[in-house]
Amino acid sequence: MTASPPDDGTAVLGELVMGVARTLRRRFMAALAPWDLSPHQARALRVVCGRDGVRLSELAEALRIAPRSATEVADGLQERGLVERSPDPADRRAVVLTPTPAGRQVQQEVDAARGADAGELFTRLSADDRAELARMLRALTD
Amino acid sequence: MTASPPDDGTAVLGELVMGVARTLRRRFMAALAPWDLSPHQARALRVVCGRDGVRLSELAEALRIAPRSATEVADGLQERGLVERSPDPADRRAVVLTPTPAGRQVQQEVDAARGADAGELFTRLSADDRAELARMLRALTD
DNA sequence: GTCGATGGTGAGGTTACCTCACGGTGTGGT
DNA sequence: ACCACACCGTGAGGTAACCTCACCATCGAC
Repeated sequence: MTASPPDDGTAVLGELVMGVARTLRRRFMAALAPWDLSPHQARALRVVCGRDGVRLSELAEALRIAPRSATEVADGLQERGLVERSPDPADRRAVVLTPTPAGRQVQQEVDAARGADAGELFTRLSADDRAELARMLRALTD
Repeated sequence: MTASPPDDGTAVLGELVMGVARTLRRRFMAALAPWDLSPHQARALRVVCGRDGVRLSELAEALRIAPRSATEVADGLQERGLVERSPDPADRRAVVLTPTPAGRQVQQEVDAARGADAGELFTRLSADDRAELARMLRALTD
């Protein structure tokens, strides 16, 4: 099984990636606090704002959760007045989620905050390094 | 607020890191399946095997969870016969966790599996790239 | 010794998932 | 036209992994 010799590097790289991801996650959650949104809710809001009129099943797939769970995420966003449920005109079984004006604005603000935060972290690297990093990470993205 | 102009790069980098982390996480969980361990349990086992005689409070700190929750993680590992609780000779309030032989072996196997898996992913990059990547990620680690 | 701080744990709650079952709705076969 | 069947969202109920709070045993300082 890839009984590679010393082969240093690869094992540590995994840890490093996970570490940076954790840092990002923590910072992201902190940046999210003012809106009282869970990371999943923020992600869902983003999906809804991204392509207008998202069915719950689509949302579930985008979030990689069971359809039943998407209902709950949608409930949370609806309670906060960020999205609206409306019947799909094309299929009366389905429900489409659309962002309210407030939802759209929150999404924009959250996105800006996230961007600013990521910027703050990644500016530790030079612009060249950032480009290199992006290239390598893209190569690793399945 | 940081109305940075085009400012390309930084925002995308966050997503990329999170994406690669998710890939790693998924692969890691898959590699872990044969032992029926949760990621947290694997992490805990690693901590216990790392430095012999770990107190539960130390474990909690290493795992960044509440002390109470460390008890449960330890319970899980003990049920599977991977660690043992014994009284700390130096402090009779404390409990130290030590790996059983089985625990030590499982940890070794899991580590090997994880290493092989990470290797498989990261060998998409050249050795030079891997070194560069490690350097940059280290710079980002708080 | 006494007393405040500390280590682990029982009790009970929260959150975010899950599966299963159900009613309303589209769809293809005959 | 009909009917069996697949599919949509959701109610009901369960689970895993966290949490806080309260408790007892023990430690360390005075």
